Amino acid sequence: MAWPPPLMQVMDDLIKGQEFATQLQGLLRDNPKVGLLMDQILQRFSRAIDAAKAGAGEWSSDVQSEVTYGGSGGGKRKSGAGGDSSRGACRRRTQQSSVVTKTMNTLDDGQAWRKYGQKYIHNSKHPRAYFRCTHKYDQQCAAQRQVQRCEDDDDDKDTFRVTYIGVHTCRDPAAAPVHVTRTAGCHLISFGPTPTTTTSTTTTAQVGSGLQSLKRESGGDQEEVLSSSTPAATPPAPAWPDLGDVTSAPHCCYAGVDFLEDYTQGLEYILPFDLDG
DNA sequence: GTTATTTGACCTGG
DNA sequence: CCAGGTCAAATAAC
Repeated sequence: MAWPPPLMQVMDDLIKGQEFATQLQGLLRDNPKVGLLMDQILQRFSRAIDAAKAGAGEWSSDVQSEVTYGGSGGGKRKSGAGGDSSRGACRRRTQQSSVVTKTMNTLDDGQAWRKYGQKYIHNSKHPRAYFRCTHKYDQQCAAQRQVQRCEDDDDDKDTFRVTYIGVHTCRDPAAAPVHVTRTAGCHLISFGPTPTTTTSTTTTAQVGSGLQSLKRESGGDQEEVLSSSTPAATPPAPAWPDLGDVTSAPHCCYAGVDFLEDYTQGLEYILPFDLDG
């Protein structure tokens, strides 16, 4: 895999951070609260590394060609109104964005998804549910995911094959306010609030009747550590912080900003390069 | 009233 | 033509 130099630095730091967090987890395992927090931190690192890897693949093949895909046209149409030329960009995914498949027993991945379709797939017992990022339109986030129950699971043990397509280029304003400050030669991006005060209110779309209730209890899946918080009333969405060129900066975009987002919950990360390019 | 989900139709690539 | 992916009207939930 061809790793762009900035990504090598990011990967190195991610892996180092994961190692340090693992060591810290060993030292603090007596405190269950801290243990839970460490689990979440480790899981975030794992996801960040996955996202960075996915971004690297995207980098080497087709950089950011997916971000502005779709958006208009298409859709349900009764006979007679068709034939517009704006349909030139096909709706079907063409495998140009990063695709990551995970097996999980929860669908709560901390991201805000909105279900837009469900389909029974040939030779599959269970339907496949299609989700897009809630911020697809307001923040042009191209992230999608597909969820399908594993063929061999039973009612007692829900496991799902989740395919993530593309990376999040959005920030959930309610979940992760972002502050960007400049230090000498680099930007300090901090995502807050801190885990001790935050109440994760990320709304995770639930798959409806077709997939039945998707369990959120009992962690232990391969990728997820569940948030212990229970979503209450939708929090007032604060004004979206002016991110400046952070989300559009090429250095951030090569892997989307999914791996940066995984530094939420109080983690801070100093980018070793200038976002202004 | 607003937002999210459901679901059948529509569309495209193979 | 078929299977998979997406849209958007209808409906449900809040």
